[in-house]
Amino acid sequence: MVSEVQPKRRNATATRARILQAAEQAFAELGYSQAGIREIATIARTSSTLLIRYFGSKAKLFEAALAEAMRPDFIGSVERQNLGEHLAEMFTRPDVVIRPPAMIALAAGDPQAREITARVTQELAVKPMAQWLGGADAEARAVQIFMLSTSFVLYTRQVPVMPVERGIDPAMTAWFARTVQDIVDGSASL
Amino acid sequence: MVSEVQPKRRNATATRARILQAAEQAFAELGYSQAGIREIATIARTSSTLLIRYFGSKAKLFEAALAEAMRPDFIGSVERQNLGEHLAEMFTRPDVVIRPPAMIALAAGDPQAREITARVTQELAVKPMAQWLGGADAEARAVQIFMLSTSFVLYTRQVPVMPVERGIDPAMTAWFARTVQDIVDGSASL
DNA sequence: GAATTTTGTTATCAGTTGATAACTTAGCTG
DNA sequence: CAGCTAAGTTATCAACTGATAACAAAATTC
Repeated sequence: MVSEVQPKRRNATATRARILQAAEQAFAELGYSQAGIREIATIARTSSTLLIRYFGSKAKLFEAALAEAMRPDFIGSVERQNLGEHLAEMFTRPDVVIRPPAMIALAAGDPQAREITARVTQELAVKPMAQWLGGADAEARAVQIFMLSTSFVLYTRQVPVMPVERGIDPAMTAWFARTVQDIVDGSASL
Repeated sequence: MVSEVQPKRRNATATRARILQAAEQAFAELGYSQAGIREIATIARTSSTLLIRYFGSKAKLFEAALAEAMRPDFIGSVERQNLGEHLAEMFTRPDVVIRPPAMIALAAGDPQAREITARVTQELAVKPMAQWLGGADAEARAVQIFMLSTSFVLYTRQVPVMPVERGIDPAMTAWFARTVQDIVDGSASL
């Protein structure tokens, strides 16, 4: 067997993209402090040196990854009367880690990550959602939806307080969908 | 000025109690991974050595501190028709860190702490709350209340997405109280 | 085609972390 | 009061962290 040494093609943009992808995955699954730059680099099939070179620091990489994860926004093509069910369906899909809420929940432990989370979430998630919602207290209602989403994902996936054996409790999911929809419909803000 | 050296009284139980208190505070304010054992020991006016000797490990100390923080349960003397308002009032009290939700939210980043959180919360918070609630899906509804509490504290205190300048948005607080109360009243579970 | 810039690798630093070992000494016991 | 146990202190370990410096070689430029 002749093992030929690959000429190892060079491609900065591709490497950068792989790092960003790996960071999204690692931060969503392991959390900010648990995901080390070496580990992220390994997933991206590179070295931590390049990671730092391309993104400056772990915190800046987190910011970029969070922004990237929030790019394909929740809303957009969803009908107004369907957001509750839509989110519920997304968040209970098995074997799929829903990144934005997971990243937010698992980054809360680090002060630096917290500051970044607040800023990016406000800009890329709350503001668009508020605009989409419209009506009175739009911003507060948008935050409410993110509260529900974050804690729903946190408690059903990361901190499973109820025996989550075969999927997630239907009563819980139904409550989540209904409560989100109430916020959308505005009936929740009297 | 004659500076006399104190005979430094020895008292294991008192020291242990101070460590536990310090741990509660540090874990609630800084989070599991950010609160180092040296730092906790300093707050407790001891050494990290004694901390480890008395509690075995940082993880076990966290477990003890979380259990301790959940001992004076939310409920108890609260009237059924008042839980929503009661919690809302507690969580918006200025300059007071409400420990159980803060500890839960800021511990989610560490896998070991997550396991502990799930177990202790289930036993000391969800189960009693479910019993207090009664009715259909009591356990799921109890978890819902903890979801709301955790994320409310997280988003209003730790990850302030909305400019929380002078207190917390009244619309948000009202929504929280109402939603919790709906769960208590059972009207939320159809 | 030589020189320079860019992409990637290897070795390593300095700080921090949870945890122990080894040593003192207060305070109780007999 | 001698001796032992338990409470507390100091020094230190080993592993891991984010981040750099120094070096190698591919690709681009002139």
